[in-house]
Amino acid sequence: MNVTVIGLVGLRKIGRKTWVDGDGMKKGEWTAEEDQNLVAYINEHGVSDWRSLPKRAGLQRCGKSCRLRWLNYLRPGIKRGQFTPQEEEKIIKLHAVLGNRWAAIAKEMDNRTDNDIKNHWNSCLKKRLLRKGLDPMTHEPIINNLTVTITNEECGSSSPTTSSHTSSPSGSACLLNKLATGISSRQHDLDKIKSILLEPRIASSGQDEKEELKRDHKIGGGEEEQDDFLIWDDEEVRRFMESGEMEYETTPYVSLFYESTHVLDDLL
DNA sequence: AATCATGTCAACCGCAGTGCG
DNA sequence: CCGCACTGCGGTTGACATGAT
Repeated sequence: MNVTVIGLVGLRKIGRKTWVDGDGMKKGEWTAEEDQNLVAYINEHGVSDWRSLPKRAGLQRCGKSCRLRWLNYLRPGIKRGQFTPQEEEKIIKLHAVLGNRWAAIAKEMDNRTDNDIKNHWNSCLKKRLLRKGLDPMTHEPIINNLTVTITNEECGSSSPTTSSHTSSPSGSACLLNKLATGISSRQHDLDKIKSILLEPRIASSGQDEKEELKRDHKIGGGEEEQDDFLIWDDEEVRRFMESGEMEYETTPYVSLFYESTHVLDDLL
């Protein structure tokens, strides 16, 4: 917090949560009397020129503070208190389309302030989405295994292998195998993932959303089925890098990864 | 009963957009 | 075109409340 301390006066606490800054402006919690003054002034003169308003209204506050107090608290018709499930659902849907544009979301809601919606999102709805395995920003399922730190030790021992090769794969092979594992562990079809890669911020429809939630609940439940896929060793990776060709039918997930790299190349 | 963790809420700050001279 | 003032927005903070251990 930016508070200028001037001599002995400096940061003078008024009450528990109110203080005066270096410019002599009161900060922090508003008193009932201040609220009354502000409301009375605005009711009589309307809202104009927030900068000079505090002086005219007899308030020891900055214009910004008055504006915020009016818009978020004193303005008539503001709906306060608990959000209904319907409101929460609407916020989530609007957020999927608008992102963190709280003012825009607030305009679509029934007399809720942007601050109120933002607070509720950050304290409650965001965590709810995370618990469901959804990225709060994209509203898409989080594919955890795609965010991996590869080490050779990690690679050499942990992965169950269907390959007949005995040597440990290198980092490159490891990376491909990890990515393939990550993709295969989710039960998305190819088109779905392609659409995410191509249009990552497009909101899903209500029905899709429900399907996603159902599916994620199932996956999050621990009964995750692992599709079979081939573990690649260095030799296979080398052949792949040289040829640039895929055997699509036998390694669909790695093929998907391969296609994805082209999509990303295009995007970059 | 005490302590810690988490949630809620109001208010602040910094920055970007806009209008005007 | 530039600089300034003002407004609005989004991110963050911090006090308090509540629940869990």
